[in-house]
Amino acid sequence: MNVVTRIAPSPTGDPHVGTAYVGLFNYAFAKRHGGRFVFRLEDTDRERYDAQSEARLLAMFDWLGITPDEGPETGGPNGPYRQSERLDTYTQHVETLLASGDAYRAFETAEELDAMRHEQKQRGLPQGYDGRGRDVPRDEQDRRAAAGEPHAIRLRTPDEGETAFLDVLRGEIRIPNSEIKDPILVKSDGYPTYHFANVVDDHAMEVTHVMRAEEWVTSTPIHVLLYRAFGWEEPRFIHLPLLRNPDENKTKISKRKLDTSVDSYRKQGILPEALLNFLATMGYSLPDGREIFTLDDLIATFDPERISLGGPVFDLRKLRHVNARYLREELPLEEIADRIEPLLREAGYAWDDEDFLLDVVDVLRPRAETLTEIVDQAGYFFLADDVYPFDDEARKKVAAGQQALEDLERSFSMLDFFDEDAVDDLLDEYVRSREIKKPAVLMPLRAALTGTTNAPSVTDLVVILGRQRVLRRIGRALSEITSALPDDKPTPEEEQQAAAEAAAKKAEEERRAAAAAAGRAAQAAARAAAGEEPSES
RNA sequence: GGCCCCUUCGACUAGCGGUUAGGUCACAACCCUUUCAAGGUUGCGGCACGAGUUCGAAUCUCGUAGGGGUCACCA
Repeated sequence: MNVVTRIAPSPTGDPHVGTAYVGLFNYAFAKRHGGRFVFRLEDTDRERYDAQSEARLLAMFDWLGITPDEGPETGGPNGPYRQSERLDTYTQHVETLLASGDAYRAFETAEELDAMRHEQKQRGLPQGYDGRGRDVPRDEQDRRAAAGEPHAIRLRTPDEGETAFLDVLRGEIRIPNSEIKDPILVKSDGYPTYHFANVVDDHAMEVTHVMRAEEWVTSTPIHVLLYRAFGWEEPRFIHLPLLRNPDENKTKISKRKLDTSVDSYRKQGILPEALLNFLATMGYSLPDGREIFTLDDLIATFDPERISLGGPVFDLRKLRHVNARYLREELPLEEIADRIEPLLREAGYAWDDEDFLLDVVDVLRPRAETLTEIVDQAGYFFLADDVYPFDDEARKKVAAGQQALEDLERSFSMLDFFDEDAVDDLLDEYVRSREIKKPAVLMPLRAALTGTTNAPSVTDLVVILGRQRVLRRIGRALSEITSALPDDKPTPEEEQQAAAEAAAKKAEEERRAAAAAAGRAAQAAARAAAGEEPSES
């Protein structure tokens, strides 16, 4: 089967998860059948046009690994792929409709149409263009147009009967023609509307399957009427369920109620593989029931018939779960390390050798659901031994285990091999010789090394940090508590030291905040400019 | 409101006339354990309702209800 599908977003605002969703299915279907996937920019709305958007849209698909076979930057046999560059084509095609009488020039002003709608509403009449301009004689239309009077061009739709089309998933859908008002084909600014450009271009670009969101169902008869007017073969229509907000009624996904920006998810540390996988499970399932699968797995078996029609709720918890699976199971450690490296650098962290980074990521990734969560937890590994922060709980543990820490400081300094087995043996031996409970030793040590009580296994911490840093940290932790115990009156020296530490900590925090601010600022600026509309397809 | 579409656990879904209605997330308990996670085991929880077709309906038909979408010189 020769298959051509397309994604046809409009360049407005932030690249939308809905665009990624529809693009994914179109891509999978085309690839499944060895066909072509076209990217077409629907930039016919000059009001909302955003010059940044095209590049961001392409960057989004690039990040996701969905590569168009044809598009504005790739090129292709049926370009150009920006509608704003195809105006001649539309003009040419609308002429044939004008000539055949399927279209006519309509001269109502925006004000007049507003008044019409207002009256319809007041009198409880059906909403929509009432066809008042369709019977203006042809020669008058031509004369007024030639005189430069502004006007739109409308399609003449039948008044009676109904228009039917086949939706691959829903079967035949019939819409009464009375519901189809004469839609505008070409706006008074000379640009085509979606309905017109979409049909002309899908035909010109040899699109065989129009896979788009369900919100287009009711306007499909307009497109069908156009195909017929031109005498063109209709593509197959596949309307995908609409992604929904997690609100009570499951309304159509919107950025007011949910984060719909793909960039935003990327910045939150969501992996492209995970986002794709998650999106694919919105309305789709693999025949063998696997829920974690790659884009290639999807392509290998993709069958539109398996798409379910209930509107799937975009559930952030599930997305994060899928992401966590990729983080700790699906992708190799080196891959995760590569992806997290720039984030750590952005946070102002540095390290000497790659093995250290690998070790850190290895112990942290089962404890995080996103890349940024790893970064957030990684502070004590990268901050200097005298500045990583202590929380109250950690101070208490250190205080309670003061004796053990002093003992261990000595033991670690004399330990020959600083590997996992040696450290384990040392700790076990210490616990046994003192006849105390393991946690009574391990918790203070953990707290001392990290400044917190939630952290990886003590053995891992000790081995990763290494002897020198472990000793420094134990020493620092012991001095930390003397100033923090509520019952201890701090000496002037201790107060001085505490102040110095606080200053150091503050400086460190400011350094990190500054590093992170740049990224956040860019994100905020980009999002501020966004419009709401999800793209077509 | 007119028109169109949809309806299996709280969420995502499997199911396409005969199943104790299965899986995943979430939630709960237990196990493991060195805290936090991860991991393991178990549990909780569903065919919107009503007719009909059939020996037999989650599966087919109709109706009702509920939800969504759409009615622009936006896509």
